[in-house]
Amino acid sequence: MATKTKVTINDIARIAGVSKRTVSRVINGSPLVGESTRARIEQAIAEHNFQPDKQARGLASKRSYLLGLVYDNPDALYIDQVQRAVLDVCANLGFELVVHPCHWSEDNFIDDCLTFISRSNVDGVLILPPVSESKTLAQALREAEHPYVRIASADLDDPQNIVISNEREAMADIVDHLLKLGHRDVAMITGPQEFFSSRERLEGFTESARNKGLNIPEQWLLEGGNSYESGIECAKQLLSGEQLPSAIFANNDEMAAGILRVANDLNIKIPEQLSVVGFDDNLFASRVIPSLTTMRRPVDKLATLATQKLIRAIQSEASSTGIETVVKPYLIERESSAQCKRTT
Amino acid sequence: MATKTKVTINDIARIAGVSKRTVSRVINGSPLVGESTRARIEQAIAEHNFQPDKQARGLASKRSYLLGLVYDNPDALYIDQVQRAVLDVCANLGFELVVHPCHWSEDNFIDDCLTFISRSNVDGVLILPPVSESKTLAQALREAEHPYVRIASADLDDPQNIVISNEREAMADIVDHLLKLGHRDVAMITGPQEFFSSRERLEGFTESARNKGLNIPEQWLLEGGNSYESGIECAKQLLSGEQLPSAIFANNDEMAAGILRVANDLNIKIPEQLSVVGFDDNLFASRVIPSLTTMRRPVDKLATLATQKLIRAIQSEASSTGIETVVKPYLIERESSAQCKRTT
DNA sequence: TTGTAAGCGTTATCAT
DNA sequence: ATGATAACGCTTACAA
Repeated sequence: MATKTKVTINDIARIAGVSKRTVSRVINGSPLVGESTRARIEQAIAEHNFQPDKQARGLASKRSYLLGLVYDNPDALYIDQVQRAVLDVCANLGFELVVHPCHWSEDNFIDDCLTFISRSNVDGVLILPPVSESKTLAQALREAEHPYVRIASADLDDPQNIVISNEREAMADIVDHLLKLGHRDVAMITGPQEFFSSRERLEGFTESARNKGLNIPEQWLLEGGNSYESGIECAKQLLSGEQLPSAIFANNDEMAAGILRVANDLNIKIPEQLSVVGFDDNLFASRVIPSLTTMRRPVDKLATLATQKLIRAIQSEASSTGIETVVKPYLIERESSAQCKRTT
Repeated sequence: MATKTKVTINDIARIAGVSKRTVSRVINGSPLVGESTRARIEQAIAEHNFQPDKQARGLASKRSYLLGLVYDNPDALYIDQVQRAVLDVCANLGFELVVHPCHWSEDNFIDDCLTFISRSNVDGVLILPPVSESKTLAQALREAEHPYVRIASADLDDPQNIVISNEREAMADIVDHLLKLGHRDVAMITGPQEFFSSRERLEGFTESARNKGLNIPEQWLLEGGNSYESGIECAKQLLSGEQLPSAIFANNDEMAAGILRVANDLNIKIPEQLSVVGFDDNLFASRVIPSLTTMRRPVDKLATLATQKLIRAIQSEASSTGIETVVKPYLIERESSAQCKRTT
């Protein structure tokens, strides 16, 4: 099956009785090749299972056919989903994926990323949230003329450099869901306000609520750290006061899981006494007891679009017009939210 | 800060007033360089922030400084943990990581992996379970002379090609734990018996139990598919019979979570009426209610060791002797297991 | 200890 | 439409 000695462009040229340059033309789909010549070359390529060497190609053409994936996300499930979607696109277009987790809070973070890019020679990078929110990084990449695409939750860049999940709208959907269930005493555990996306969700949520006549009191807006532990902290505060909310929306499923834990310990029944809504549709959102009503971001779609955009940019074909930029999350209703039983 | 035009080995040579060859020697740590010459060159390198081009280096030396990570594991958390550990080692040694999820059940799987390796030009591959159990793949890699290291749960290969988590011993520990708690009616939900590791765990468990005078009846040994859903299936069977076990060990945390769900629906209290033990220490093992007693594999350690072995093999320095091969999982006791209240 | 020159497998320039 | 020939940035015989 597998040919033993590596077959090169020279072999193909010799076999097809043409020059190396012509074979190169065929490989790269140049139109300047005669019909029969092309056929002969293509056959030789197929017959000998020839695959152009990426290193050599890269050296000569200044292109590595490597894409970088830059992230600093504690959510492994999210990363994995993205990776698979990206690789799907890559596989078809002959690219490989090099991963680079980083620490966006450390101050050498920009340099770290730039070093990664130059060391690994990636042709472009995909940037996941929350790193994708870094204005500084985007700027640095632009200056260094490294192609990049950010996956983010708000309109932070030119369309060719970003794909967005519209979380404002998503927040409105959650508010609607809660109102429809009759909840009037609603609390929210927000994400760290240093993140743009967290602010976006907080504003989106409160604003939508206000527009619909639902006011959320100050003490029911708590800032969590997006971790399970911080979810527990905040839930304890919310559930130990005089006045209990009848529903809590958490900025992510991790924290929502924390609420479940506290409610359990406090013997508060979910969803009978308290509705909980999360965000992400983490793998365990469906496994937790009770299972979690949550917002699902169409992660694979975002990743797919982003990759397509990036590769187009790299190949600088007719710029990435035609590739969507915005996708919308949607609500998954499960056990943790139900009709409000409270009679005010 | 960042130099604009790319600085090459020629620039450094010119600046240091030596030949390119000598610079190359310094880059590659050859001892055959004069003290002062080396100093001069090193300074030039540092001053101009020179980094040898990986592509060119690869082309000339037949080495890409790329490592491949091959896996087909539904457990994203595991993958992520491995990736981070691997990258830690890579970063220090100047390698990058290219990821390749695959489908080990499809029959072109071997070819798919070989194609990946030749297309991406990786210098070697790390293989995660369950793919790491494939004898065929290992053989193919050996024949093609591709360096590889497998991460597995049993002694399937030469020490330089594998790192192992000793699961036989781990099983014994679980049996001890259960016996210590007074359980005599113990059931197990095994993994798919097509996997070596599943068989290993099944045998390890039953054998250790038998040795300690605990017999596990046939009908309490159920084969699951390692998924949450299959955990539910099996748990339903186990918990709807006449005779109920007082403890269930599941081959992984996913399935253990399934048991929790079924027990909840059947109003069986955990751990009062039923103890549950999982395997993996998945992220949500600690988040689920009740939290899960489980076996933790020292994933990062395994990954670190594997990467070190692989890179040594690639650089064919004094073969990987001195790098450990076996590490041991350890039990994490949480809420889901407790003293058996049953009076036989 | 250092240098010269010949590749590595492609793409790019410029002819023809 | 096709082909010499020179890059690309580095390593490696082979000299000196």
